[in-house]
Amino acid sequence: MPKEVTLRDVATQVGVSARTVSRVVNDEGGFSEATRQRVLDAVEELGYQPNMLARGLITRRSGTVGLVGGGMTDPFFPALAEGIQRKAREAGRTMFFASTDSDPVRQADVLKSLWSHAVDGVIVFPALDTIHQLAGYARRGLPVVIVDDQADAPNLACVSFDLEAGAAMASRHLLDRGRRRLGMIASSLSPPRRRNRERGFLRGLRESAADASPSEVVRVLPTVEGGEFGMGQLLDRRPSVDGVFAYNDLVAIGAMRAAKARGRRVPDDIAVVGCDDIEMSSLVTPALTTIRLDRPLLSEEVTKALNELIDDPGIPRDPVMLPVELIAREST
Amino acid sequence: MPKEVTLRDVATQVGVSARTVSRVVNDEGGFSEATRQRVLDAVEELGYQPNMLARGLITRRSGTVGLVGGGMTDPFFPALAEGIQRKAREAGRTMFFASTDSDPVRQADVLKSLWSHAVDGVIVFPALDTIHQLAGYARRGLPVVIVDDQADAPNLACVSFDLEAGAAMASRHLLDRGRRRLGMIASSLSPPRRRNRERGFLRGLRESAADASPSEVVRVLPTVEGGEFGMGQLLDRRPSVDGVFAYNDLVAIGAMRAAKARGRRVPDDIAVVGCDDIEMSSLVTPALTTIRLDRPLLSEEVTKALNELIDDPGIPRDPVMLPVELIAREST
DNA sequence: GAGAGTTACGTCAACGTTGACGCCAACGTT
DNA sequence: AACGTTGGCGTCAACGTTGACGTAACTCTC
Repeated sequence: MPKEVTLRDVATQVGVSARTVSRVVNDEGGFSEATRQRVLDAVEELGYQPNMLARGLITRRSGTVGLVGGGMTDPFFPALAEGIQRKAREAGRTMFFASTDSDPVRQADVLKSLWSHAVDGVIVFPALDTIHQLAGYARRGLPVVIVDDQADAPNLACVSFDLEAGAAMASRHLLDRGRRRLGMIASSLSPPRRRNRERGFLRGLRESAADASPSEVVRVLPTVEGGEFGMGQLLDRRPSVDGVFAYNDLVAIGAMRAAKARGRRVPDDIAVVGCDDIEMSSLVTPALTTIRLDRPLLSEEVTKALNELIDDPGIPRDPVMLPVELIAREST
Repeated sequence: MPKEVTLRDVATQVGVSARTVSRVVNDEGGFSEATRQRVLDAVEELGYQPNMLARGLITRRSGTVGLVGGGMTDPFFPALAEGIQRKAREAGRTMFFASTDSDPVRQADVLKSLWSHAVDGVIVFPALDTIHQLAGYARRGLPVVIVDDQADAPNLACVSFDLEAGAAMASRHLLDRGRRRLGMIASSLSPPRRRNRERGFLRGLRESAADASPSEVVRVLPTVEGGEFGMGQLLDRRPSVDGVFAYNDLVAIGAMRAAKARGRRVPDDIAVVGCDDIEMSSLVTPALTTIRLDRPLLSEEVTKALNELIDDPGIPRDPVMLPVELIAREST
């Protein structure tokens, strides 16, 4: 390496001390307009870039945030990651991305590594039941924002979609369309505490239709293949099923495929409602009715919460609950 | 923050110098088995984690790599990013992710920021014509791996898919299926030098069918909407078109939608071939025939190249060209 | 015109780690 | 017994930056 340009290089070129250059670069004040110009010119000329490692070592702010998620295989996540990254950039931070494959052990690894790199904070889509782990980091002083789960600790904020309400919308919508033998394909990766989709689905059912027959719930991996498998199970257990709410859009798409493969028409024989509203959902045939989760809004809220935690640690934060919306398309 | 655990903390606990702890942690040798054990125990007990900023400041290795891509909106990218991240982790590095929206200015910003953070290397999907910029960083000592473009500089490696061959396969495949009035929907974001899909498409045409009528090429943004628009243009310019090769699968899916909207059946009236083989392509109806780009292979090659550049700077590297494959499904 | 405040700098140490080097005891060699 | 070698450590400085503090010149106040 040809060597980096440092504060000192700029300083000697201008004929001031490094400290003054630092002051100008960080706009701390305490310098004259004339030196400001000369310093800035020299910075430009030499191509000086502050060394974030050195800066972070002393300020304990590395200018980075970590995004810890299950993985990129679900298209819901990437667009969200990009939104968050954009917001982080606007706040002058660079994003570390790390996927955990929803594995608590890998999540622990990832967090250790991020901690090592002195990230200013992390946004986590927690794997299974890992809020204890996360609360631990928060107590050690790391600002943590948890998505779609709840925990209480200093330095910790929670942002969730109101999935229970969304699921209730889904079951009501299915009932409105005259379906009476409903089923749900849930995720096998959700611990009981986080089964709010299932709770909402059943609640919607109870509240709106006493005459609906008791509903069937199966649990599968939240993928297209999982959805295919789950729909198969549902049809085996109760062949007369005429309405299905799926954990997410991938599962719903798989479910529709399996239904078609078994000769059931969607929506005529079986109506399907998904959740997430990924791009693909409006492109498949029939276009999928789904519960839309507003990702730009989530990006916004999540980074807002993180920035507040970083800038003002110890600030008490109430959990944020984001509204969802039913988008009716052709599958119901 | 409650304070971090440092080498010194471990050292005083064990009763040795910080330097010795450092030696043990980095497994440099020069310590007895007994002290090794005691140090490791103390590390465990205190929960010591090396501070990568301090380490990076002196070793000039931060243990990070940057991934610079156009964006997450194209589903081709996320799965790739995940593969690369996994490989990076295996090499003990954490990944910075940054998207540029294919904007050279943002790309410049992003690279500045990554340089600031002293990344050990970057993997770049270059925006438009930015290889000069990239070669500049490479010359300044930053290992750079460029995907799908060519450049020659020290510290720089290139890995590409053989898109020209792939495009030639596509046109031959369309001709094999009896199509004679072909069109192509290309990307408006590719500078002339990188229009290898177009070159290959036309070459395949020339080589295989003198009797095919001259083909039409339109350029659009590489999105579903772009594909819809492009197919519209194609049908306007030459209503008899019976085979289309699209820049990527998103464009192809858009093209199929537009065709259907205009009352053309796919594949009966118009055959469509995409490129990338994203997951969605096998899920749409009709399932899309496409040129598969092997993303695990690309992840592998790209990280291999980067690791080699990092560990052995100045090593001369030949550009790597990865093979592609045609996957015939229902759209042709 | 003496004291107080302000402006525009400079000096020094520290952040946590590793590179370079030095030291001492134990050992092997002649 | 004198000598070189090696293993096992410690010391010190440096990486590039910023926090804390010092200081000289200048301005304001009564």
